[in-house]
Amino acid sequence: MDRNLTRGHDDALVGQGCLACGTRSFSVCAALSAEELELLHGLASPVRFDPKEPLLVQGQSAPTVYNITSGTVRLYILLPDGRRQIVGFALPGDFIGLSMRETASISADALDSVTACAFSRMTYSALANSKPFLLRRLHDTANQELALAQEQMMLLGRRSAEEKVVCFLLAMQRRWARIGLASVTVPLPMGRQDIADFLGLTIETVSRTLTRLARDRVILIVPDGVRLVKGDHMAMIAAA
Amino acid sequence: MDRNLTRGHDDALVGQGCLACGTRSFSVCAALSAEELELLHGLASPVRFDPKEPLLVQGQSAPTVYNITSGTVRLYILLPDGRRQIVGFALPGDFIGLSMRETASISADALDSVTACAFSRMTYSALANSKPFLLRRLHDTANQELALAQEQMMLLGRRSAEEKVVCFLLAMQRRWARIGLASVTVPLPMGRQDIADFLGLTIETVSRTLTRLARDRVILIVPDGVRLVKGDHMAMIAAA
DNA sequence: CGAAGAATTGAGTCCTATCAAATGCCGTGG
DNA sequence: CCACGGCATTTGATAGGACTCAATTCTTCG
Repeated sequence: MDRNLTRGHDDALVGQGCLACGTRSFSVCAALSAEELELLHGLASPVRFDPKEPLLVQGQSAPTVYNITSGTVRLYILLPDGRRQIVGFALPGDFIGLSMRETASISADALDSVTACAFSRMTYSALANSKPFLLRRLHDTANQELALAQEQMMLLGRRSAEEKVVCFLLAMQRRWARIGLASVTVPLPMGRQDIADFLGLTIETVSRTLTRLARDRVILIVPDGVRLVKGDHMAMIAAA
Repeated sequence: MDRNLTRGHDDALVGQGCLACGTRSFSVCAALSAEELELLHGLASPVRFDPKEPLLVQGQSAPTVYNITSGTVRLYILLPDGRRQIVGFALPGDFIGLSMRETASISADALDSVTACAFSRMTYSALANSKPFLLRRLHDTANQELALAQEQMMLLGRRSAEEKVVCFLLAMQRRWARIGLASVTVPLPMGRQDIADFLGLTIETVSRTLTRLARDRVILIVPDGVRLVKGDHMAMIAAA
């Protein structure tokens, strides 16, 4: 039942100090000094989620904030009739639940085996209040996410299926690169249906588009990912 | 050239103190005390924009932050080939440019005659740093906007044309209500093309959908707005 | 009153969704 | 080791909703 230990973050890190955390360099925690990290470590509890296990449930209270240390999480909104829109994927270094108030506005669950640092929201916001520059950094992160969401709105509202898929693959490549996994081979821990629900398409259209790109030698489909063969050509399509 | 003084915010307020500002009660400024408002007033310059005049240009530096006091602003992203996605409309009380860093990630221009309070970003962020609870409130606002953006992603990716239009009308009603204009008659200061670019539709589809709703006596189309005749029926469609 | 822009309406097409079936992929158990 | 079952993905055929192109009507304003 542990087949999902896919990519290269060492689970053994969980439980060790924040200082040793592999995601520190690119997470919010990068803003903290060594002694502050010690303090933070005292507030954090390492947790683990199995595939499909929920971290957040839309409409329910969200007293905990998570900093993902390994694995991938999908964030989504559900409509009463079952339609789903994935609003983002959280990778190692990303925070989850920061933007929630009384109740969560979105749901989140683990795509594969996920490890994270859990903070009680109360202690966390107390920390933020006592360290203005941390709040500042949190605010900047939120604004960055907002810009990202707006870019996604453009993608959802105005781009064709092929553009959507190409943009998605390039964006995933960039994100993996940011956390030290730069490569033409892009891991895709999520299933086709997840990609479809993220891009506002059906699973069939995603599948067809990917196979067409593969047939045209733009990408190469590999187990749990794709290889970007003509990255520059894809960039052309994305820029369009 | 001043035909666009549409709705009821008194332009004479511009230039008076922040204390007298009609938007104070529902804007970020509500977090400030009387003396802090005095301080704020010293930093603010009243400005006015004519229809189509830009407040922000995607890719250019954005050294100024605006707090809209009257009128409506559209926020949008442009693709090189001309496709446009409107990511939001700013109403009185809303801030613009807060989330920008070195260069603006979106463009913004006035839909009608717009008045606003302008702050230099530098002095504004200095103020925010010295008043943690203001930064806090700014952060909360940003998170609220993020939740709104995610809701919009659901709308763009997973809803039908009719649902999009109905949701849009209900959302506009709510927003006008929040700033003291509660009514079944919803003002629509933006054109059909703007609505289309906001909902990820074409102008023809928006027009057809509106006329169909009007034919079915769900709404009544009036100059510069619509009257929501069957609000509860619309709520059903939106909830779905 | 007439021109220009905005909005509506109409006809036809295309892209993507839908429905349905086949194929591939693993993990299980014989 | 291989057959089996369940699930994810791919592939095919068809339909439909929204788009495109084009023309008309409605507004607004000089």
